[in-house]
Amino acid sequence: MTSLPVLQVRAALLAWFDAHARDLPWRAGAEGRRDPYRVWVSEILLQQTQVARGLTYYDRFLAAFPTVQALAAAPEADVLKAWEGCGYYARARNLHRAAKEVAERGFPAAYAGWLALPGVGPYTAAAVSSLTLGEARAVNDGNVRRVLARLWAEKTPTDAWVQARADEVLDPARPGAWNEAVMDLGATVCTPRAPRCPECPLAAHCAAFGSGQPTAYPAPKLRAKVREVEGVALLIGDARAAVLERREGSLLGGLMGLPTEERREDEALQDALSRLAARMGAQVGEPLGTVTHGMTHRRMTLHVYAATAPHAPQSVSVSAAALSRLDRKALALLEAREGSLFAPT
DNA sequence: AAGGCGGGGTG
DNA sequence: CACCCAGCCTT
Repeated sequence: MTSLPVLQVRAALLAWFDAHARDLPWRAGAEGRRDPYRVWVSEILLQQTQVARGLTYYDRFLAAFPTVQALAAAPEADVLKAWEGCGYYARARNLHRAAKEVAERGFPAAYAGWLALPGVGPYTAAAVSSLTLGEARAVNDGNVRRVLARLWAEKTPTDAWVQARADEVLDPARPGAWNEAVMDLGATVCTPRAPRCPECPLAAHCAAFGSGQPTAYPAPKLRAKVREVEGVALLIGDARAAVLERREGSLLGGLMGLPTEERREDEALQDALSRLAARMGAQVGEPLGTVTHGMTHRRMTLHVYAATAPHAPQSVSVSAAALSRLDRKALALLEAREGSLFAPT
């Protein structure tokens, strides 16, 4: 199976990379000796997040927390505020926790030390140790999976299969550059739907290209069904200052949001609203509208009501809090109404 | 091994 | 719309 001419493949891809590498802000510094804090932050930010989007958060995050000591010393709410809108908020909380460990003990000196940090898995440990320590560790991400699946024309690559192939082709002389090269190729040439095979430095060696059906590799992953979720929320206050509660648990955990109750199975929406009003000691006012929000694995519909609550907790600044997109949409309902008071129709 | 976890880009 | 994105953690 490994009749692949590894030495030729390495030379071809690294030559292409030396000419076409993306210019990215976390790539400053000598090859294999990049700044560990910057590389680490970028890798966490880019987990399941496209580079173009990660770029919009990276500069802001580094400006807010220029060093690992600054990050470690910051309140978690500030870290989440910097992460607002980026999704997968456990990344920010784990990064913050890990920063406290690193500020105390220093940066890990090898792959295993990185892997032990919260939020750092096999991919991130391989990326950071190869890029900052020159360690020969092959990354396995979505780009690598697709590039290698096509190179070998493997339709259903398992994680172990990808890692084994990645370990074989990794250039031990330039592990950091090799890892970046495969990911750049996957992101800019060997793309999922419309690969630019004529521009690919590996086309001559690529079994999927030889088959004439490069996009058939790898086969699409099976995906979980989207769950429909419906709930009610109260807006106690206005669009600038409102009663917010901290979300606990894995879904949006750590963010703030409007007081919300999910409608239970076989429950009427009114009953969910009553539960919520009772919990907040609130009197429900007029309905403000309904917002919907998609989140990959669920589709949420939120019915928002104005409410008053004499003994409710202090309202807080809405702009200073870290909120999910769903809560931003809910608050926008009231902003639209307030605006309409001054905007004759 | 499988499912949960955000939000947006692409064809 | 389907499918994917510099994955990780929990069960």
